[in-house]
Amino acid sequence: MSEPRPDASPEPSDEARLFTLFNEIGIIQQLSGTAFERVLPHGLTQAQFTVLNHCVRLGDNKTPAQLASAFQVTRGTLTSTLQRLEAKGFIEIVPDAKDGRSKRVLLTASGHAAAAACIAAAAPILTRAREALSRDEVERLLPLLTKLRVWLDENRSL
Amino acid sequence: MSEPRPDASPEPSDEARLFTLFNEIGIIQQLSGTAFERVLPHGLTQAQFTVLNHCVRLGDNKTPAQLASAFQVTRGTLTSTLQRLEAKGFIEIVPDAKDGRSKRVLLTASGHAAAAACIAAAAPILTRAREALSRDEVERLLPLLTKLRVWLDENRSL
DNA sequence: CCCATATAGTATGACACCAAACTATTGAAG
DNA sequence: CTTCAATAGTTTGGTGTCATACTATATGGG
Repeated sequence: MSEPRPDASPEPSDEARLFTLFNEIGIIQQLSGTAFERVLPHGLTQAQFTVLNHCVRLGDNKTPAQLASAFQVTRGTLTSTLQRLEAKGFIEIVPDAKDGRSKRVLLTASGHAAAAACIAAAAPILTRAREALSRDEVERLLPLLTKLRVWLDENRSL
Repeated sequence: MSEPRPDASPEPSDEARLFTLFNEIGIIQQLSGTAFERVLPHGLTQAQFTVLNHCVRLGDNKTPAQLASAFQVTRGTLTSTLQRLEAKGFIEIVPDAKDGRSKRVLLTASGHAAAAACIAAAAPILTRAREALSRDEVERLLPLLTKLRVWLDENRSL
């Protein structure tokens, strides 16, 4: 939950502007996330799609720990997402041959198809979202967001 | 959950860039949100702080429905957040005199103090976060994010 | 070889969130 | 005045997320 237009004091401090920035990001994430989820097939969620999409684009046969690290979530969070995906038949989780502690996540044919269906379902709303920002605005926004994301990632301890 | 650097195809479509943008926003929200929550006093959460902060800045005596609309969450979500805040003694929820269906949310003295404590607790990490982006970068980022947020808000149906 | 430490995965409990269903009250149309 | 649709708030069930604690397996140093 975040707050809109944290308003206009006469001359907001740098910290206040940053706070506003995080508020805006919170709302954007919430609105875009639920809009996206509403169109996904098979009752898939954003989290579940992210796993499928990762496997499609970057290959499967990763360990849960690798995936958790890639998505910046805890291993516990990923455990439950993987369990739901396995229940839907979209992935298979097998023991790692080399390391008795590890497992490997494999995309099934059905999971591959589901990922494609998600992308197809999302295309119309992404196209529609191009009304929101021009191509140029997106290109101005992205490097700054990436910079912020990288900083946060590197300063996770605080 | 979101994915980092959705990678580099030779020439990504506008839609793909937008998708990347939403991914970055998702990660930023997740990392900044948990960092913020870790420093909040009284076991307060981001959602709970947002309510207190709203009351401090924009006045209390709002209805839950008004707050839910301001924060872009469902009434059901707000119900539970308000219940937790009331249990902590930071707000009081009273019936509305005019409308038998409505209630009014009032900030207690203790709630006022808690909001101030949150802001004090957050100040160091906001100061630290100024390393992430220059003042100028924040000012370039904010209008674009606001534009995107407003568009999403106005196109909630899809 | 044994033990201390690190790592992988899991389980639990708490919170936020949504969607959908439900109750109670209001208000307007007939 | 009655009825019906809209609104306020709540409840339930499912998901994601974290923090914490737990088990099992590796690995490295005596």
